[in-house]
Formats: sequence, structure tokens, C-alpha cells
Amino acid sequence: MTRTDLTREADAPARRADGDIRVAVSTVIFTLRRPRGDERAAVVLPLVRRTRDPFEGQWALPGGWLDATEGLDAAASRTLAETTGLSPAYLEQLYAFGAVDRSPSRVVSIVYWALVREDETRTEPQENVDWFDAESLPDLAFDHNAIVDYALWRLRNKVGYSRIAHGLLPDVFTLAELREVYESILGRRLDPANFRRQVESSDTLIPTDDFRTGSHRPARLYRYDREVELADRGPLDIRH
Amino acid sequence: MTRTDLTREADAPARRADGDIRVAVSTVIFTLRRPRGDERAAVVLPLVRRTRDPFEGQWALPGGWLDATEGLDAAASRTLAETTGLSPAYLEQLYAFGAVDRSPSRVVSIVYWALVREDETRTEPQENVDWFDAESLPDLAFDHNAIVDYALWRLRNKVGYSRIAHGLLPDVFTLAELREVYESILGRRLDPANFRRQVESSDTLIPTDDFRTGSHRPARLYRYDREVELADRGPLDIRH
DNA sequence: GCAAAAGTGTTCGTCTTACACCCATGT
DNA sequence: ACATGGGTGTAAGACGAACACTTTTGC
Repeated sequence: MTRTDLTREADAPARRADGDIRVAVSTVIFTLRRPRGDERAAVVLPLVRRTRDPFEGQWALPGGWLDATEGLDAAASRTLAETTGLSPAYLEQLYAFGAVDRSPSRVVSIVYWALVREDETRTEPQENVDWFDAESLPDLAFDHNAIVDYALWRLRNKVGYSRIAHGLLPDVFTLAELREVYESILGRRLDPANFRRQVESSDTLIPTDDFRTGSHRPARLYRYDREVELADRGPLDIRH
Repeated sequence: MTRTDLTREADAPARRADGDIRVAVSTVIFTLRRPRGDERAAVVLPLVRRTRDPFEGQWALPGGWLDATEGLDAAASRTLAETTGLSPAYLEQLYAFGAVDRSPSRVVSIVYWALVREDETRTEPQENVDWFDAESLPDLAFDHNAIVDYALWRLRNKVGYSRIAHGLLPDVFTLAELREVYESILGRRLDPANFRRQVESSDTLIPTDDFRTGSHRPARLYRYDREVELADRGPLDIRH
């Protein structure tokens, strides 16, 4: 089921009288794309090409209308899956955008941001969906350029005090792979020795007995400790 | 103009068909109330007593319906002024709450949080408005208890890395007064010597040539440096 | 003079950073 | 053997907590 037309923010499922306010849900979903060479991985995100006015032909964030029978989180998951086929490991509300002139009709967009592992993005290619480097986006529909900028800022901020890098990695990984995630997001090199000590002293990783072999000295594989409470969203995290 | 009835989340200005989603705006607005003795100041907030179902007679956050002709920030300012007469110095979006069962009808609430100085709260007393200690609230309407808990968490978090204490103080103040604000919010004593050095090295305060006299050694008065960029909300702060 | 708050100095332990160095493996 | 990334050691500087100490006022 491919319903890329769900990004039509200005066309309601059922037309309403003027003066009405409609609620949309959109998601900025990031993953890391590793280039062929040894260059640093790039932060990329999927966009959906609009097939109707306004902004027909331009790229926009995946999203859709909030359904009266679903909560906001559920709407974000559903519209993201319907437009791109993705099911993110990490999903969090970003901000509510509701300027009067952000769309020809009156739309309040509840925007989420999310992370997926690169291997999860290998779904069947969707029509009108493509991936873009977060650093060099084209002109997007609505206020979506500003929204992506804000989501990038939140991502870089949060990676410093939270363990969201988890959302970009498989179950087990080496410390070098974890460090590469941080380096790609922060855009700078980190000292491998100091990085190791920091994550080890944080007690959020469990070392396994397995090693990643294939090149030089084998590296120990780690997994995240599911028992560790994140508590980076305060009382909102009480939802298990 | 006292329109406390604007908190009626389940009564739209114009009734609509079932299945519709309405957008409300509410605000958690804090101030500090200094008790008579030398006890620490308490974090208090105003609530509005509901005059209609649902939750008739219970206390709720001040708020109202989003108007189609105004942005979200403007709606928060307007509904707060209409229900409580307050105009906060600091106002920031907190979170969008949209669980299906949070109200008998379908309401998405964009919630803001704000700070006012205590001297600004001396407006003419409004009907059905009262102030409550944030630590010991009664059972509120809707999910407003959880919302206040989250706002308190954000306040305590943000006071650590931002200069929001500004919003609770007059133009000029002593370092002891600034420290009292931090102590009240964080709920613990701070070392005066270390506190002084921290704020001085942060370069956000401008010392004046005036002193607060009246008790013991006079204390120098400071004011906030308006030139210092806050940048604690990332790209969203570009709004001057 | 004395109490009390304003303001300064100093020490100590922890965390960050930089970088030297050893270890284990594929080629 | 040697190149390379995995992993450990260590010293310098930054920073925060604790607290002794000096200064300046009201009484």
C-alpha cells in the first residue's frame, strides 16, 4: 500500500468550511548513509514529492492528516509507514508548528523526529520518495526547511546527553561503530581512547563474548543495556 | 474582560459533527511566592475553575480554543490574558498532547509554559482563578496533572543551562536574589561563593553602580545583558 | 564591638583532553 | 614483519564542591 498522497496538507479528507483548523502530523526521520570511501557517513532523510497543490512537485516531509481515532504518536507512525514504508526504532515529538501563513489553508502540524537503522531502509522503493543529504536540501514545501533545521539541532544536542545513537545501530556493535555514529552526527572526530572510557563509565553498554573479525585486531561487540532508564524526556518517559 | 469560560475544552465555539478534531492552547505559568518567614520561596501557578462539563467545578490550566486567524504563540498569550490577566515575560511551547481519551471529545492541546514576576501577578483578582503550590496540586481536569509535572521537569532542567531565571526577576537584582530563584526552583541550597563565580564567568550579567542597602553590607545590583544570545532553543530562536 | 551578609582565596577531587604506548590480527 | 585499528596508561588543564577568610554595613 503506497499512499504518498497523504502529504497533501491542504486537501482534507473531507472538505470543510473556511475558518476551520486541521491537524497534520509529519516526521523528520534520519538515518546514516555510509559512502563508498572512508569519508564520514552522512545524515540523510526521506522526502516525499507532492502530487497536488499547494507546492505540487516540490519535496516535503512524510506525513498525513491526524485521524480522530488515533493518538499523535500513532498518527506519526502510521503516516510515516504509509508514505515511506519505514518503522523507526526511535520516535519522539519535535514541535508543533502553527503559524497562520505556513500553508494556504489553516494547518497545525505536529512534527515528530525519528531514527532508523540503515539496513531498515531497504524496503521496496516507493514511488515519489527519495533520500536527501540533510546538509544540502532543496527548497521544500511549506516551512519544512526550517523544520528540518530544528530537527537536526535537536539530534545533535540530544546525542550529547542521551543514548539515541542506539536507534542507528543494530543489536550488537563495536565501539568503533558507535563512535562513527557520534562523529557523523556531530561532524567532528572523537578520540577513540577517551570515547571508550566515557561510554564504559556510563554503564549503558553490556560487553558480549563475541568479536567483530575481518580486519586487523578483532573488536569486542557490545549491546545496549535495556535495564538502564533513559529518563531524558522526564515524566513523559513513563510509558514503557 | 473576564472570559474564564474559555477553558471549556469540550465545548467548541461552534458545534461540529462527530469525528472532528479541535485544537486548544493551554499554558502552565509559574511564579515564585515568598512566604513571610525565611523559608524558601514556593513555585506556584494559577488555575481556572471549570464552569461547564466535562470536569465542571474542577481546576484546570488556563487556556482556550485556537483561533483560525492567529498563530500558536499568539493564541497562548491571548487565552492566558483572557483567563488570568497575565502577560508573561517568558513563554515557550512545551508539548502537544493528543491522546484520544484525554477528553470526552477529540481535542489536541498545544501546551505552553511561562514565567512571570511576582509583582506582575497583582492584577485585579479574577473570578474562578486561584494560585496553587506546584508541589501539592488537587486533582485537575483532563490530563493536566501530568502536564504540570512535565512543565516542572522542564523548568528545573532548563534553569541549569539557560538564563530563564530572568523571567522571575525585575530589571535589576542582587546576586543573592538571583541565587534564591535558583534555590527555589531546584529545591536545594547553593554555595553563595561558587554561585557568584559561576554567573560572573558566564558573562550574562552587567554590574550596575547601584547597591541594595538596608541590611548589613550593601549588595551590588546587576542587570541581564540583552546582547547575549540565548540560543537555547536552536533555530527556533531566530525571531527577535 | 558584634552579627550577618557581601565578596575573595584556596584546596581538593573529578572530569576532559591530548597523546604516548602496547596488543592482536590479516596480509 | 609490518601496517592498522583495538585497547591501556598517564599527565596537564578545566571545572565544581567545600570551606576558610576578609570586607562592609546596621544595630
